[in-house]
Amino acid sequence: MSKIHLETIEKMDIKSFQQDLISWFEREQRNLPWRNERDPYKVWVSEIMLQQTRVETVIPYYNRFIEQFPTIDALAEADEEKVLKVWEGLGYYSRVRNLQEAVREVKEVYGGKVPDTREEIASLKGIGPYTAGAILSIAYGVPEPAVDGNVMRVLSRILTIWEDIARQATRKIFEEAVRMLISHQNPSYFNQALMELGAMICTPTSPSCLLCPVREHCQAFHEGVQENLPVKTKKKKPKNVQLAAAVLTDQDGNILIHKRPSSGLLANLWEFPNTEINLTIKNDKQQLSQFLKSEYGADTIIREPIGQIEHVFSHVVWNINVYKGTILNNLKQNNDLRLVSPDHLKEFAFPVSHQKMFMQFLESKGKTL
DNA sequence: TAACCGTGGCA
DNA sequence: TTGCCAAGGTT
Repeated sequence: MSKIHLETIEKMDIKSFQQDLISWFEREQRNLPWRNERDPYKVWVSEIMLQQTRVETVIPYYNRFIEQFPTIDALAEADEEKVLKVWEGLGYYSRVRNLQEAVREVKEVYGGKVPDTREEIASLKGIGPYTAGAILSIAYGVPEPAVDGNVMRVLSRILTIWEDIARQATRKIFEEAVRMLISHQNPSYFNQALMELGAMICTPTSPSCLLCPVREHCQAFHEGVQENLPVKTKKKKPKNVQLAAAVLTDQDGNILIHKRPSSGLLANLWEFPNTEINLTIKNDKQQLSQFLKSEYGADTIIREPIGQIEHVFSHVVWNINVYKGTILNNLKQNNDLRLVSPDHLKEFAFPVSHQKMFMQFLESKGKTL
């Protein structure tokens, strides 16, 4: 870490800072489901769910997930299909596929006990530097840094660190700072308190400095520059992709669904058949019909459009034209291609955009009846 | 290093 | 409406 930050820390009363921070956390912390016990598995599940995801969003997912898979054994033995179904709508689906793979490794390699060293725990799928530190400190009381976006924002202000927190390498600077600041008496509360402070007081815009328990220790507050920190470069716009999709029924009223590949966007989720549209040709129905024939061997009639859907991801935006249609021939089903009754669809995990497609399909049926 | 990987809420 | 975000990890 640079000399400037070191000098700022050396001027701090670290014991006083720890006490002000931790006593505030003991007083003001939110009562969250995963704070009721220190089961390393439950801490683990909560930390994976909370990656890039708001607390209020996670709470119901966490409760359902622990109810369905209360132990490492339960998750290790579950079908991936059922695991994805519980995760449906939470996003970043590789998180839960990695979690299940890692839980199986804990069973086989570590006798079912979550390891308690950074090296071992960080070697598990889906556990990076932040999550390793979070599990170690919260579940095992090990004084390891757990540097997330909150911690970088809070400490960038307290220590006036002007490094770009969008850069991956910057995290190491904050980890060094935490190693110098962390309470060895209560590493769990120290780390959680930094994050809680970031979530409740030291917010990205308009931080509530007058309510802050550690404002006396905050260099940015003293200089009046808290609104200028942290430094974070902008990310670029996602690109647009035009798709055409179809909710297709056969003569028995069954609906055609397809399982996405096991890597990449929305891996292993189910979808209604769809293809990217070449805008220079701009005949949706014809391109869709040709795709269905070549990809699935399906002879189809694409009928009227039933809606349009925009699906915004981090790096791409799907603009989907949705049609209804009919399958004319007998299709050979396999692991990735299934004809299922409408009532059966709820057992498959779909991305949000495809859930909306089925809603549009039901609405279009209501109109024609 | 930067791109990839979801979703919903909010200013 | 648009951009930005929210307890990151993998490639």
